Amino acid sequence: MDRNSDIVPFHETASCAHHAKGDECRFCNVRRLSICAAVDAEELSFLEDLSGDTVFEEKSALFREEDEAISVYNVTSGVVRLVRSLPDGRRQITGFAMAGDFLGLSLNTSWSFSAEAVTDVRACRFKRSTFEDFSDRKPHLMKRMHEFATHELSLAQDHMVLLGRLTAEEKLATFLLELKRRWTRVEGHEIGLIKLPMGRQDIADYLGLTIETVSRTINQMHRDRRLVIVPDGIRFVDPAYFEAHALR
Amino acid sequence: MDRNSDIVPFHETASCAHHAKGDECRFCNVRRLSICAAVDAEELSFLEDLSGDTVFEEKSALFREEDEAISVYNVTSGVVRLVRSLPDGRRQITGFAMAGDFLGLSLNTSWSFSAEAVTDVRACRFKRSTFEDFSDRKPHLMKRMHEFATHELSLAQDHMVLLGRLTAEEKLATFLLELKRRWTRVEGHEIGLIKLPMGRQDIADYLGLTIETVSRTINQMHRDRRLVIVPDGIRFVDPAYFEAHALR
DNA sequence: CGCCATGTTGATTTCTATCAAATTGAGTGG
DNA sequence: CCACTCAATTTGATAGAAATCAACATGGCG
Repeated sequence: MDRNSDIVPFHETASCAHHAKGDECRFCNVRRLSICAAVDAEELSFLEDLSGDTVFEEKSALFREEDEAISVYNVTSGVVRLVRSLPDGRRQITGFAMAGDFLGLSLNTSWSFSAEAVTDVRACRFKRSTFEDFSDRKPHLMKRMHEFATHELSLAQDHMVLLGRLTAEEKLATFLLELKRRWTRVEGHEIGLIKLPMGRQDIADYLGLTIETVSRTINQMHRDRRLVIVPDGIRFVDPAYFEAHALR
Repeated sequence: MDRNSDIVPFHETASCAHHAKGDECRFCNVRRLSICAAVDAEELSFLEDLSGDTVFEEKSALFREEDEAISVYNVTSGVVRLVRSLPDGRRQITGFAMAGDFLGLSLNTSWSFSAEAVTDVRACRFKRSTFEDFSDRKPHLMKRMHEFATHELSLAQDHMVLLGRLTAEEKLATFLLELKRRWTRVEGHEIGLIKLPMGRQDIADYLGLTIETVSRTINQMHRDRRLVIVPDGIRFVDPAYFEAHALR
């Protein structure tokens, strides 16, 4: 499978290593979660030829706001933060992309946000224009993308409620519960440990808070015996508390 | 055109009067702005048969969060607020729909927000399931809907930045400038008066503020000679101020 | 072992929310 | 036409949640 992985254009080596072309789709661990679930066996082999597995190391950027969108990506492992920045340095993280999430749904030639690897990330890459041509010829794939887009839109609306109307405590409760649900979905079964690969600053920028408020609120929850803090994450002690304080 | 407008099922008379079926699309004043711009002449006559013009009076609901989505709508005039509510009464307005905007992009059978007429509203109504069948058979219409959805998504991300990271002053400056742009688009030419059909409470719920803060901030801008307050709206006195303080 | 990034904790400030009255103004009926 | 009403808005005083400013602790890693 790695027959090409040692022949990589120089400019990609730093943060992004090219892996083997194709023949992976049929074994893809995130197909059930991703856009590709809409694609049948015959189309899949065609998609394989279009795709290339890529790796981004922690803290590297998949792309930046100002970049032209040459490629689109299907995340297969790891966590990516989606960031909008203001000229004075203020940041808003609009979401975290995980296994199964697609970056480039709009098929626009320009990104309107940056994507940065929170952990080491693997993603299936397609040339944007080629993928667009393919989806133009496959109405059910376009429909699946549209379903993904409108689902994202619904999540975005949830997040507007959170940002505009919830307290710091409610924001954290909602965030942790949502993260638990997403890990459960990715893992395919209930999980006990809620991994928190993103730092406090990322959580703050996602919730519209400061790092200090995030830290204080989580530690208050700990003192109140709502959760325990473990290496790399947290564990719910009082799940009902989170259900009661979270948005939906 | 109003051949049916006096024969209306009782339950619709209160807030929503049924108007004539079809034969309006070709003269539609918002076609250039709407989904329907993707539809050719032949398809248009078919769409006409599917559509019905509806009227909603000020303060009435087009639909509520908990309703099943029987219909989808293309707004042709007036302003609609899109609302998410929390059990305790807190509200977040996620957007305002105006001429050319489509409600029901997701084609889901359930709404995830309420739509309420801020002014008297006219909208072109389609049966959801019929519209879905139609769009399933018209890939370029589906693509247009997808473009609308991803554009909305981008606006939603803008709004997250506003809610999470802007000050009250910046929120208002952004809102007023954005409103100016939208009226300009709807009217088809530059406008001087920025109409504010929505009340202070709606503005507050859109910007994640209280009514008092909205009032104080606008009046401060007035005292600072940034704008003048006129009946039904405002007028910029210092446009550069708004450009400088608004998000993008 | 010590360095530096990351996270925690404490003191204080500030912005916006909240609470509480006025004021305005559109609509109504005498 | 004018007084009256009620909702919407403005204005003022105060409170409070989160931000800011400032150390200090932790812990992974060369």
